[in-house]
Amino acid sequence: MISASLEDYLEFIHNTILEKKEIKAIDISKAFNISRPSVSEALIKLADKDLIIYEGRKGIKMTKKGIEQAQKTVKKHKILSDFFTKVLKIDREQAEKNACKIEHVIDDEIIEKMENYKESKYKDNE
Amino acid sequence: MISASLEDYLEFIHNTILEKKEIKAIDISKAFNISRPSVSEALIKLADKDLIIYEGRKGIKMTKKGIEQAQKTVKKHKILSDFFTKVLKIDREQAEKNACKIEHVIDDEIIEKMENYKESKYKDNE
DNA sequence: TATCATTGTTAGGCTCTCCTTACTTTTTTC
DNA sequence: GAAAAAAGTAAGGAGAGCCTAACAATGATA
Repeated sequence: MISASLEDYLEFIHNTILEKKEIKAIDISKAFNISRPSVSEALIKLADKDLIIYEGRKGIKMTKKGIEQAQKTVKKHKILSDFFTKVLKIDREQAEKNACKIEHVIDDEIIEKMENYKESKYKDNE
Repeated sequence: MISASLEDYLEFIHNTILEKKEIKAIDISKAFNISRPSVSEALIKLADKDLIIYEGRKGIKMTKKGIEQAQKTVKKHKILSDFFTKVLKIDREQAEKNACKIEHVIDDEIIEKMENYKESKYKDNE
C-alpha cells in the first residue's frame, strides 16, 4: 500500500516523463506546492518501495512496478473525470480536482461500473 | 475544517444518539476498532471544536454546530450511497463503505448533481 | 575563472492520528 | 461491602507528511 500523497507524486512523475521525457524534483515541488526537502523525502520513499529509481541530480526514472501502479491511477482518474463531466455535467476543472482526491479511496468495482455505465447509457443522449 | 477521522466519529455519534438516545466512548472504540485512549483524544478535539459536549463518564452530547455538521455529512453519505446502489448497481455494503470514504473529499457541487441526476433520469428505468 | 543562482540534502521540528502501558474511577456481581 | 470487570485518562511513543534554516553541489554567466 502507498499513501494518497505518494500516489499523487508517482502519477505526476509518470505523466511528466511521458510528456516531457524527464522530470526533476523541483518540478514536483512546484506542482504540488511543497518544499524541496519534502520532495526529497517522498522520492526516497517511492524509491524504497521500488516504484522509481532515484539518484539525486542524475534524475528520476520509473520502474516497471512504478509504471504499472501509475497507469492504474491514471486510468481511475480518467474514468472518474469522464464520468463527472459527461454523466454529471461537471466542468472539467472541478471534475479533475475531485478525481484527484477520489481516485485514492474508491474501490475498483465502482470504477468499473462507471466505465461500463458510460458505454451503455449516456452515449445515447449525446 | 475537520479531519476525515473526526468527521467519521461525529457522524457515528450523531447517528447513534438518534437511534439509541445515548452513546459512550467505548462504543466508538468498538465501532472503529481504535483504542480507548484514541477515542478520548478524538472526543477532546471534537469538544475543542465545539461540535460536542464531552464530560467524561457523564456522557457525550451534540452541540447545535455539531448536529449541523453531522447532518451535512449524513446527507452526503446518503446521496453517495444511493447513487452507487441505484445508478451504478453497486451492492449496499460496498456502496456504504465507499460513501464513507468519498464523503470526506468530494465537492458539494458533485453531490448536488448526483442528487438531481437521481430525480431526472434513473427513476424512469425502475 | 570567480561569482551567483538553482537544485538538492541534512538536521531538527511540528501536528495528526494512532498505539501501548499503567493508572484511576465507576459499576457489577457475588 | 469487597472483589472483579468495565470504562476512561495520563504519559510516552511511533510514523506520515509537512515545514524552515543552513549547507553542498552543480550550472550559468560575466
